Amino acid sequence: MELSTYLPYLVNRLGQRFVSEITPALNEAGVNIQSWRVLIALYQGGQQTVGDLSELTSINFSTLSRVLDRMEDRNLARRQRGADDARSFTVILTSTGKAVTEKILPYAKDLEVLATSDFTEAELNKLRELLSKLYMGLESGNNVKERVAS
Amino acid sequence: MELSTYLPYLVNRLGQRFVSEITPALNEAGVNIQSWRVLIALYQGGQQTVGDLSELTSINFSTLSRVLDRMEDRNLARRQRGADDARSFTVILTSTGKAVTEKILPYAKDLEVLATSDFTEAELNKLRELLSKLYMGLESGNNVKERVAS
DNA sequence: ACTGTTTATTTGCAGTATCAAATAAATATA
DNA sequence: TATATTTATTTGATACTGCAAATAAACAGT
Repeated sequence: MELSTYLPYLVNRLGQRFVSEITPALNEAGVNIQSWRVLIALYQGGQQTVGDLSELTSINFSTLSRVLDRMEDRNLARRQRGADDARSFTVILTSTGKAVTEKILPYAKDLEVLATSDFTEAELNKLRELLSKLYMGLESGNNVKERVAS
Repeated sequence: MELSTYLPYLVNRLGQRFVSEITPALNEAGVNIQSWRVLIALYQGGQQTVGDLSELTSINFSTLSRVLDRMEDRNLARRQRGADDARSFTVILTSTGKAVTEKILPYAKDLEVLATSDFTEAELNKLRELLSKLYMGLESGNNVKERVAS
């Protein structure tokens, strides 16, 4: 297997690089990468339950629970008991959270611009399409171990 | 900013999904994702220094140092003082490490096949090309905070 | 050879992640 | 309407990560 063409390798090293590129801007704003993911998810998707947020951000349930603790401590977001279903919590962006998000946003946008400066619009669209298609194709739960074994 | 077209988002959630798909197969073989990255890097790239390995696997220096400790404990790899430069260590795959790698390899290959089953060869090549181009474009060290600030 | 600087790697520490078990509310069933 | 089951989230235990400082060898200038 050739590492330099292996998709999981290509994707993960790029992901890590994105993270390390944005990290200094996040540190300056006093948030870490996970909190940042929650911030944009809320900023963009509006208030939502912990479960939906976990799905949207790809952050593991238990981890997210603790990320939210920290975010509440820093007054970036708050949890509110679900009105219709009291098992769930609705997570809501505070005005501080909104302000912090808007402070980071230019850096986040620039990261994408910087990365894709010599991409054509067509390439960029194709890339986004293929990444989404891959993600969708890999239904979670449908793991490889079972497939190969059978 | 639209999350569903934001490249760092698309890339990172896919990367996470790749990781969670392969994890059960790794657990069965008794290695974690980082050790697995080191294993394929060594299997495919041959023996190399800790620094090169960090570059190739995108694993942070300090983390890698400890990953290697664990791998030595489990007899998957060993470190050998550099012959020419005694500051560096050469990391070498043991025969156990090789065997474990070869046990996991089919799952790893299948993961890519599964993910790309409805991709044309042309799409797949384009995707690989674009991912590599993105990675190269994001020279590490050239971070966003400084760019936006200036 | 002697001192300062750079390069390769490890370690201390404080935070962060994940699995499995626990809680707690909703729903289904008898 | 009590009991069992499922669903949403949190917590405990333990392992893992990453920054910055420490070590340790090589190199450069004198």
